[in-house]
Amino acid sequence: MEQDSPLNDSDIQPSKKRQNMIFCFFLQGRKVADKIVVTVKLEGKKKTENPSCDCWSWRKYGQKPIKGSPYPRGYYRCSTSKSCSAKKQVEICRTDASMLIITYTSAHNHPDPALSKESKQAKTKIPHDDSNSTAPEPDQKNEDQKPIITVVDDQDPIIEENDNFRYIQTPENETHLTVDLENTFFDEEPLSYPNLMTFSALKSEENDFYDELEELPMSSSTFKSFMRTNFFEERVLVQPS
DNA sequence: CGTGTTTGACCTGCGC
DNA sequence: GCGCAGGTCAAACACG
Repeated sequence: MEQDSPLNDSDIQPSKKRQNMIFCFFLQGRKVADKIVVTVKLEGKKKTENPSCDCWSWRKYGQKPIKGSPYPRGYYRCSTSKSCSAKKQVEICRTDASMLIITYTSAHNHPDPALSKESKQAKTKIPHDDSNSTAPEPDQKNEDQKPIITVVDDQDPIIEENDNFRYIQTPENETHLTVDLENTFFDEEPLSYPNLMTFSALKSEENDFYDELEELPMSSSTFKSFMRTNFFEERVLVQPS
């Protein structure tokens, strides 16, 4: 059956770097939610890239047409490890074909294969728990693109961000992330979202967040600063209307 | 041959 | 209980 699936990996693939950075941004910073919904805005040529391409390998195990949507939903599970329960669902937004909705459920229960590979190659580059570790240089070119994040109180429907981000966590412990891949300000070698997802799932402690952040090969001091000062204040995240 | 995709069948939860 | 919709299984197939 030739279903005109819009979900071919070869058809849609925005910046992998940005994607990973975005993912790690949320997953590292917040206690991993039961379910993480990432809404990716795809425009123009970006549709030729794959938004779901991360360091993990995913195996498609099903596809179903969704009622009310002209697009089918693809079901993927992690194929890196047989015992890994990580899954994701990928679908095109029914109201806006330029929006891709990726829903992650369950965390990986094994190390990120790409990261472990990298760690072998650059073992000395990422010293662990070393206060003297040479911090990667700030990305000056992004300095003026520092995001403005405003976390509103729980009376308002959403969390404000900048033009390219929206982050919402629902009382049902779902995390919603909207990303405009045309304009995201990240443009550096990413941390690995998958690795962080695994890591976060294991630790699951927000208190450890900043400590871990220091250990990571973050290449943007701006980014770190921003996260410390703006994003993770002790406020209640709110549900969208 | 190993890995990933396709796709019809099957299972499950939920509303009526 | 029944029907529907969403989620998963697994055999067949494609590909490198």
